[in-house]
Formats: sequence, structure tokens, C-alpha cells
Amino acid sequence: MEERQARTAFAALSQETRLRIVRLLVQAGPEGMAAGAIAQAVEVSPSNVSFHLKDLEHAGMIVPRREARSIIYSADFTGLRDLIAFLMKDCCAGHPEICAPALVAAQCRPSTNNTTRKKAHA
Amino acid sequence: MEERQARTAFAALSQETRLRIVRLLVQAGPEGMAAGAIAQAVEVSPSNVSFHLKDLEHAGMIVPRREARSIIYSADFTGLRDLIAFLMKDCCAGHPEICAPALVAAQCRPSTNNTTRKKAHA
DNA sequence: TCCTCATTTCAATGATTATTGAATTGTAGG
DNA sequence: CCTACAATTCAATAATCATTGAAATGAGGA
Repeated sequence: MEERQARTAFAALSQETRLRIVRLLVQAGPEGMAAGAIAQAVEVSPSNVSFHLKDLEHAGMIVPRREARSIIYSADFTGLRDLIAFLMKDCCAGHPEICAPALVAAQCRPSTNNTTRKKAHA
Repeated sequence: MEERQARTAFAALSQETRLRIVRLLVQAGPEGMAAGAIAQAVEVSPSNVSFHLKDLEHAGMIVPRREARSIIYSADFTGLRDLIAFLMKDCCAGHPEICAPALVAAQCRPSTNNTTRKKAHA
């Protein structure tokens, strides 16, 4: 991943509506959601959700597919992984054992509450 | 982590100079770097780097400590982990086995080249 | 204590970015 | 074919953010 694309992705995630959309779609999984349903869920106008969906797609955070009259959007898990990898690349100058314990908890796993700090378990 | 704080963090990472600073400090590890050294490395004015360092500190992405006359900044690995965890929380509605394979490669480990796509190896 | 150096603060300017509602595209069902 | 519906595009407005240089702060060494 290039720096330019990473910045575009982070900028996309820095906006309230867009961050909600991405998290909604991350939780929805590969099945995804229609643009209209997303608009209802995050409570914005169709025109506005379209604007943000385009931005997220351009940022490589979500991916669209047509299904009947609707357009279904789902999280781009590859794009998300690449973004995180870019941010953490060469962490601790090639000695990941230093910071890895602080990062493993960040992995994708079910959790109803993230406010309690989790211990790393390699 | 709260949504508001996550947005602040993503906004911080969406700016060219700030993203370079964070990646520089991620690679530098816990040892960190002085503000002046960072300014030289990313080639911006002291005033400008100070502005961005404050923003990154406020976003919970870096942490400062005084050492003699200098102020040493290092990456806040806990903050970074929390941010990623927030983004990926409850992924795939509690069935992480669906998206986890796409995310494990994002972990902190040494790599000289990230342009070649890495296979997930659980 | 005085002087020096590293960093921060400040005010002003220029440049992106989100939002809104109306109009448009394009897909399918009757 | 034509109507209805889902989604997007467009232009205008309002708000937020990065950059610059000069001035100020604050900690240490002599």
C-alpha cells in the first residue's frame, strides 16, 4: 500500500458518518447491506450516504455489488488489513517482539465490550 | 475507546506529515525520537512539527517524555491497538473466523516490502 | 545567575471538506 | 413501453484545517 492511499483511507475513517458506515459493514460481514438500508441505519439522507459511500469505496474500505435494484456494500477486509499493515510496517525496527504483545488484542474477534483492557496472549 | 476519540485518531493519521511521524515512531520503537530529530526526518519547520505532535498526542497516537533539554516522543502502542480494536469490533457479527484470515497478516512483524500481498497463515 | 538552545504558542492566510435539496440516471416489474 | 424506485450527481454554502514566521516559554550548562 502506498502512503497516499493510506492517507485517503484514514481521512475516510475520520468522518462521523463514514466511520459508522464502516463499522456497521465490518459487523455485517461479507453479506453487506444495501445503500438505502445503510442510510436508514446511520440516519442520513440518501444523497449524503451516497457521497460518503463513494468516498469509502475510493478509499478501499468498502466494495459494492449490484443485486436487483439495490447496490450492496460490504467491508473490504483486504483493504482494512493492508491499511493496518501499512501503519505498523517495520514496527520497532524489525523487533516486533517489543510491540507485538500490545497489538495482538487488536485482532478480529467477538467482543461485546472493549472498554476493559485485554491481556495479550501469544 | 469512544467513537469520538477514534475519529480524532483517524483524522490525525490522515495528514501527510503526521502519518510520516507516526510511522517513523512506530519503527523507532519505545526508544522514541526528539522533536527536533523528527522535524529533520520529516523535513518540516519546528513550529509545524510541534503543531502536528500536539495533535498526535491529543489523538493518543504518541506519548511525550522529557529528557534533558529535549522532549522525546514515542508511538503509543496501546493507543494504536485500541484504535484498531475499535475499528474491527464485533466483526462479522461475532463470527471472526470469516474475516480473521484476512486480518492476521496485519500484525506487527518485520518486513522490508509490503507491496507484495501476503497470505494469511493462521 | 545568565545565556543558550529546544520547543511551543500565536495570529493570519489559503485551501479542503461536509451538507443540502433538486434534478438525473438507470434498473426492473406490470 | 412506461411507471416506480433506488441510487447518484450537481452546484452552492458553511465549516474546518494546514502553514508560516515571529515571539515567548522553559530547562540546563557555564
